[in-house]
Amino acid sequence: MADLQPVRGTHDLLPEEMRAHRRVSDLARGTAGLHGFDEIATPIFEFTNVFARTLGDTSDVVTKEMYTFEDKGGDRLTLRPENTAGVCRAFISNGLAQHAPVKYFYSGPMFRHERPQKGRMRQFHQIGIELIGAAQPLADVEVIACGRAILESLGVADDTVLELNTLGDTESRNAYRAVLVDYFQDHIDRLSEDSRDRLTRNPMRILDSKDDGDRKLVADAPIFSDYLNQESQDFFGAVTGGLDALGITYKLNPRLVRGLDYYCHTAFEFTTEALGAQGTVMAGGRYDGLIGMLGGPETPGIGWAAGIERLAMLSGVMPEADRPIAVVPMGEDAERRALTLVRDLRKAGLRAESAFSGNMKKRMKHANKINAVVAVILGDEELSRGVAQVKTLDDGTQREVALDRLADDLSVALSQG
RNA sequence: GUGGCUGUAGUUCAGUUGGUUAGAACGCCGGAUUGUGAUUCCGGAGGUCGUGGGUUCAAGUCCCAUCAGCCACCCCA
Repeated sequence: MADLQPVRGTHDLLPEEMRAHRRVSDLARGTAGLHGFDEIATPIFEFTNVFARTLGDTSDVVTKEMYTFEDKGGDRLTLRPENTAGVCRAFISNGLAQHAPVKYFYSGPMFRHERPQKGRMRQFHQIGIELIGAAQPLADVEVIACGRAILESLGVADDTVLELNTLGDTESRNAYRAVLVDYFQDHIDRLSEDSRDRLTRNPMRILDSKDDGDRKLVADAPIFSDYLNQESQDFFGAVTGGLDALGITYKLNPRLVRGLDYYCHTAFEFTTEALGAQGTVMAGGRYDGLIGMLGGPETPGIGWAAGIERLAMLSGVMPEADRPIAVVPMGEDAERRALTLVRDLRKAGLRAESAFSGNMKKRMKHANKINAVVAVILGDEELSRGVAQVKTLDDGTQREVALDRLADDLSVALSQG
């Protein structure tokens, strides 16, 4: 029994759910394409170092969430927990620096060993874009605008809020981090246990703590904007300026921090109230140091990732399958003729099928069950005259059509809805 | 990884203070005379009550463990 259950945190995408996923990824791919992002795919596993080196030794993802294993050759491999590192590795591997800036879209499964919840799976699916090789704030604007456009195409933009923050450049961030650590160090006795841990691993995360005691401390903590150098301020100003020009609204959130080490400057999230604790639907930021950390040429980058499950859930749209044409033959001769008839309908681009067995009644039932638009009824009498009865199942009307005109006739009839 | 709630047919759920062959709806399968589905009527199949222990004369009902789902935390998409 346990063996027949899917592995914890994984689940099967049956046609109905698959269609909802396809809708998300197809619309996203199309919209990203309009913004000049081409789709790529990187392997779903990489050498462990690709993630360990870029995500930071202390991040939760690396310390407890990676699916890591040794292959038969003794290499340490990891199922990708996210795709940015993989795309950057591919950028280096393929010597794409000469083509920079490059713009990529991706869609596929990711793996994280977390406690499952609704909207949070161990194998889940993300779409994302990466813009590599552009250091200008206008690149940030384009990446965010593309994300926003995708949410619009999915019909969920109004359910989300764009939260925005800057992490500044390395100099600003280091300066701030030092002050912040000093501050919390002085009040360590009042800090929650989680946050004491954060103090060494990722002190800026304390700013986003949900603990009441922490929040009181945070209220009096040093403010990041006081430590942003001029360059960082100008950069962020250009980003917000671009968003303003596009009429994209956002909410400044100084507590919006990134868990992953490679982020700098722009950090953003599209969040929603509709998904409980899993409110982040699309998140990203600038990662200028990442490619250098991987061993490639210093190259700036910015991108975001979004969870397909969460987007599908948020949109609530369950697309229906295309309705087929059901061919209903009676008798051996008609059955044989139906074979080529179905083939020809398919060649004409129509979804068509015929049950594999059964008398007329069974086949009509089958036609109904597969939600057919029309049933093409073919008996000996029709066969001898080279025609078929075409019955529209929704209203029960029936008409006669010559077999050699059937594909054309149905193509026209069905395209008219 | 931590804490809480839940676990009965394919699905959504009933199952009284532990007590005889565990129910319903929907779905599925079959039938209601000769070449017409979906509506109606009749009938049928399908559950080791998540799994494994324990308490009891007796457990779907109580206890423990385990697995899974859900919720919150952690973290994140």
